[in-house]
Amino acid sequence: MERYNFKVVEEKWQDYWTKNKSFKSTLNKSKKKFYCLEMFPYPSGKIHMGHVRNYTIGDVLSRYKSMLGFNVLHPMGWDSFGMPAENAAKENKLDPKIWTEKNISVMKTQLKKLGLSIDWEREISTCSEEYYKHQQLFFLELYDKGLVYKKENYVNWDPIDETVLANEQVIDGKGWRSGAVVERKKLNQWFFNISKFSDELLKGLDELKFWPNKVKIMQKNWIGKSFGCEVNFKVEGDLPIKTIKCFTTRPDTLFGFSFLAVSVDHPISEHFKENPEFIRFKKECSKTGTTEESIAQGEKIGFNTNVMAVNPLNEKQKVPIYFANFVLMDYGFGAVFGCPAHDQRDLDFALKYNLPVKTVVKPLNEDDTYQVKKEAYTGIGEIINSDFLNGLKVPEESVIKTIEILEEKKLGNKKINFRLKDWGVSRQRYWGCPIPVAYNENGDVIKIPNDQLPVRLPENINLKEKGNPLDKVKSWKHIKINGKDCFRETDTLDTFVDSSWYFLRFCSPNSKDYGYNIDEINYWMPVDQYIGGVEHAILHLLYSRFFMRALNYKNDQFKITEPFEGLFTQGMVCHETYKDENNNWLSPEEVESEDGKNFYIKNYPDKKAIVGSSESMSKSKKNTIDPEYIINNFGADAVRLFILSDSPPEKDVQWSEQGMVASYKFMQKLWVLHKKFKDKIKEDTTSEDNEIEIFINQMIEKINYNLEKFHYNVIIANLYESYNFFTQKLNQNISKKNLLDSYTKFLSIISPVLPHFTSECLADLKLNPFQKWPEVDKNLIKNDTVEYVIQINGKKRAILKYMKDINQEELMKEIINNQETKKIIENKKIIKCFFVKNRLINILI
RNA sequence: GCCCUCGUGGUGAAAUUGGUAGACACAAAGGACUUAAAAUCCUUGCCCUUUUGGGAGUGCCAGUUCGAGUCUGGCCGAGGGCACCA
Repeated sequence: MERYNFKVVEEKWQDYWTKNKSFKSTLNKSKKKFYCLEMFPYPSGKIHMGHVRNYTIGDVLSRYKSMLGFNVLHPMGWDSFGMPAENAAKENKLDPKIWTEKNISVMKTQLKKLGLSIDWEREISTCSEEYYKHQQLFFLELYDKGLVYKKENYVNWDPIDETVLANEQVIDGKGWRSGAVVERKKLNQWFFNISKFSDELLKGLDELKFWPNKVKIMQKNWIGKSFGCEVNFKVEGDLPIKTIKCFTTRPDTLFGFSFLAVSVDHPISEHFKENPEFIRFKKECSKTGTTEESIAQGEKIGFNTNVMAVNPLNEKQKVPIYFANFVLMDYGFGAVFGCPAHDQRDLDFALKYNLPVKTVVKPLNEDDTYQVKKEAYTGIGEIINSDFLNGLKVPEESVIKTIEILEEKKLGNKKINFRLKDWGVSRQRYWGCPIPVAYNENGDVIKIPNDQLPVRLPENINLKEKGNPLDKVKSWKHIKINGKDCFRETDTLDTFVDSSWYFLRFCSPNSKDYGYNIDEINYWMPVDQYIGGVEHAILHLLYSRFFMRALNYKNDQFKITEPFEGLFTQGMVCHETYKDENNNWLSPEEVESEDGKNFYIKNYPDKKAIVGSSESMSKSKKNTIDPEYIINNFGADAVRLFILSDSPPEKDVQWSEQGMVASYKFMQKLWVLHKKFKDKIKEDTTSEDNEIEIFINQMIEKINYNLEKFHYNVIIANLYESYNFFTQKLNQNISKKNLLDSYTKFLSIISPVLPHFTSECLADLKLNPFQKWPEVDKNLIKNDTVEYVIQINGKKRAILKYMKDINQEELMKEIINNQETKKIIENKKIIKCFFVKNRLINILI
């Protein structure tokens, strides 16, 4: 028997698809569109298993939708600006552009080997001038709309990468890439006014019906809307500042006021800047803000100003004002009123500095003598010890009533506050999109005029030196605008800007004058199904949602607000980890085992290798498997089969060598089955048996369901199930009638997973390799007989095949007459029966 | 600390509205074929019983229901997100 030669077959069909431009998509308003997009890769060098999984999932969906008759857009591109290119340039003296382009070429070849149904004519790369020149126009448009501004601000400074990080890029006080402890630094930075859309971004989440709840909740928490009010506190003493404004969600606890805490950056700090003790305290705070230990401990420290604040609801009460490390300048007004009894953080602080703790809310089951001791009470209850607020129900009336009182007395106003801060987009890097502005002698911002756009990155520059590379290229930096000397902005844009609109560019990749063509995006957008890792739940997905609103703002033609109609977050690919006895990571190729239990270093049976937990594949843990090696040895179809088979796509999957081999063997078995089918179709047999037809129609129905629900692992099980059925059935005397038709349908429904294999089989049968998605023949699967489950007292006792749609009496008659079942209820008194039509009967005896 | 998700055989997992738990696969054990091995195929898979058959069983404890992996409450465990957000 001829073996299935995946190398020849896969290459043949990949060539065929390329030559015939099989996946080219064109705008066709008479057809319903389907935009399927996977998160585009960063060209780091080679593709990894995560890409294989991500793009296989997308490819199955694209091919399925295309067979259903949709006009499918399935593009691919490169998120090609970013730090690794610059690091490679530093370490290996490679030009970032050349390094990046080389990687793209390698990875493109690798992706093609997977047999993806991608329209490569739409390929884009964010580091190309053709891409970033449009981004510069967007930047200037947003500037004109007032959505971009510059301000001096404290930023997260990464001392290793020497760049600014967005809040989202700081993880546990460390830079997300370098791992360096982040410092606070004051810099003049460009910002996108994302907070302007806080409420819209929050409300928009409700419209996203096809997003995972998990992601929506994460974004909701990130935006962090809270309802409360601003309260003005009078300040007593000699300071020129006479009031301090606070934001609070609990104005109802104002009578429990015991101190006022402000940030060390609060305007009031101006009047302490010469106080040496305050200087020392401020220094202490800047340290605790970022180090991991302090965050873990959460120690609260304060500096007493010896200035007093007045309780607006009780003019007689005066409390001390402290500078405190836990108050953030960029939330609320950089000041909080402290009510220790009903806020754990305030209580910690009060206990440390011996400040009074006055209970003003009691739980419903306590009386008025209830007192808070070491644990703040934040639950529901009733207001006490609060003069005219006493008796209010917490929280349903107390907050609103107190705000009304404050507004009436002109002491405060209702306010909604958001946690979401504006997006700082300046990066002190070379390999990014240049910000298209310059400054004149006075430092005023001058937009680069149209005829001097785009601002191109200078080439052949020295990246060895520390600091901002563009700042050192004098010939590039100094320019003339309208005859006047200016110098360029030397920061580049955060690469998350690049990926905030690339999905628009895919719709009109050749639009020369502008980033998109309005006709084309209005046809293709929104992305119907976006697929990628959950690690982008906040950053990329929130920025993209913002960017669409920013383009939409003051632009009647631009209709899009939500870029991604459907979102699917796939899990990671994991593998066991190995270490030698000295705790050094070992790669899977470096270890060997004979029994699958005891591992040792290859060729050194006395050197033990320790098997660690299975973790997501990463270079640092050396537990990666190279997709190219696997594709070359087992074939793309077998890899696609395996990567989908073991776990549901949203969960992590365990890479298993054995599983991979099994998938490969299965491909061979499928080929044998194909030959059997081919022979059988030629044979002249007669039999009225139509089981194959029935089976395949039931299978189409199952696969339809599983495809729509993303249960791709179950589809693979369905495939195995079909194989098992067919191998049995083909050994029997079966009807030739409709055999070819059934087999064609079978090949069609597995073709999204195994496109090379099925194309080959269809061609072998002289059939069109591009089949339509088969429809279910309802008449065929309309079975006359049904398996009824016979339960006694809720326990399964028998299964009875009988006519469909019968009623309870008929079924009971059958049970009594049936050899097998009659003994179950013989001589028993039947109390009650529960009958579910065509399903089961539960007899209580 | 707050929020979210998930706990099913030796393993990865199926189970569409509450209605046959463990589909499908991996691993294991036994067997067939073979001079032998590899490959392939078959059988088994918790407890009791020689078999027929019966029993327990979806993290634990309760509840709702004729019937719960699925719904409700509490507990335990694992993973993820946020981190002084006033």
